[in-house]
Amino acid sequence: MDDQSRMLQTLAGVNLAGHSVQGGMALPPPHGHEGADGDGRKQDIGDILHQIMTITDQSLDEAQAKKHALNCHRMKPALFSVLCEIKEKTGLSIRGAQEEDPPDPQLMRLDNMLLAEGVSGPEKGGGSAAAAAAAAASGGSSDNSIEHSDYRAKLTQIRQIYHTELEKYEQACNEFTTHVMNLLREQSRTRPISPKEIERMVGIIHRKFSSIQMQLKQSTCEAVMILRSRFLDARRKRRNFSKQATEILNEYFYSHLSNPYPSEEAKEELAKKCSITVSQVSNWFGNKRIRYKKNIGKFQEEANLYAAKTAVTAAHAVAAAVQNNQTNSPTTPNSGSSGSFNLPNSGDMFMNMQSLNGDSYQGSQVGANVQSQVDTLRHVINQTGGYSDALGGGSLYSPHNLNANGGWQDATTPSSVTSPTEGPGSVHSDTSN
DNA sequence: ACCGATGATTCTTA
DNA sequence: TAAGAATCATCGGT
Repeated sequence: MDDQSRMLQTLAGVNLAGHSVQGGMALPPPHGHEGADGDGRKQDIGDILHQIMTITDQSLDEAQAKKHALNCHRMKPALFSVLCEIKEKTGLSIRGAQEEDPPDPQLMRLDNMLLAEGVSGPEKGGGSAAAAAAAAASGGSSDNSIEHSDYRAKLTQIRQIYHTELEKYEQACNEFTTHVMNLLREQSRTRPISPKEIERMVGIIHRKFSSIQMQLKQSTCEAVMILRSRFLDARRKRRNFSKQATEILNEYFYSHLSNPYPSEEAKEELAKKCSITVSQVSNWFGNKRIRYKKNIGKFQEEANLYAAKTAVTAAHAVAAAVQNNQTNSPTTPNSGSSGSFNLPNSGDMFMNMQSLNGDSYQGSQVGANVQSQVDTLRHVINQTGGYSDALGGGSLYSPHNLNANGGWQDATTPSSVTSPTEGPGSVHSDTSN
């Protein structure tokens, strides 16, 4: 519409001002119509223009008739060629403005996200991959498969809606584009429309539709995010570890009370035994250490329980070992795997412990299993709870150096055996949530 | 519904 | 960077 009126104005400019149009563009006169009868021709053009200008005031039938008459008018080709030239020249600015087509970063972000979430990717792989990733992130426990299938179902639902809507948009876009192109082709009979112009129009349409698509993508992303946070937030779907797993972890913890920091290997082994991840083991030990330290009294009973349990196991093992090998020396280094919390093959450990209690075990290497037993039995002996030791530096465990505080932190600093830096008052900030 | 227990996360610290 | 500390959010028993 704009183009049309502008062209009409331009055309009027050609006619009324003689040889110039707006913008200072010099245009050639209509082909071969300059001459003696120039005034008559001008009159003709004036008539035509007048008819064009007043065409909107007429009825449709009248206008159709006038249109037909104009189309058949002898001046029509000449005017048309003028219009073509004008269009050709103004087309330069259109072409210049058309050249901006950078990929929208936001759209790319949304596309990547949808792809990563398995919404816009290939039909099957995406969704299950995302669900698998979610399963891995959540620790992979077996009892949440129902929730995962639920999650998958919802994701599939979102995916379907997304694709349906996308298809609808694309269809609408194509239909509209076709329609506009037909319209322009139709119009190109009466006014000059270059293919470039049609192309540009199509580009505009596509841009408009892609902005709508972006909104669709955005809301899909939001939906997926909400779904994720609802289903996959680890805190929401926290499950207590199995009783067996807790037992295994506690056994390790209380049998390594002087240094409850399992190595990576030990963590891996514990994770395997408990069917949890290594990071879950780390979390567990982190929580356990801090909670134990903050309220030793509360854990005393538990500690005794596990200590007794382990001691009984050890005693049985010792009995068996003594029977089998009467000459076993207390100073024999433990051949058990370091860092392992295996309790079974600790036959000589109990004897080591007894030696320790008798203060006759200076400077020898204490294996991890030995240490386990020491810790365990210490708990059986000292039911009061707190103690402190310095085994890490090669010092001996001394049952007499008890510390009401409790805390293995001091174990790593031999100097603190008798004087813990941490007062009892600093221990009870937690108590509860 | 309440409340303690507990697994996970986040921030701080050494 | 790992451990400590605080906190969150859910579980599970009552």
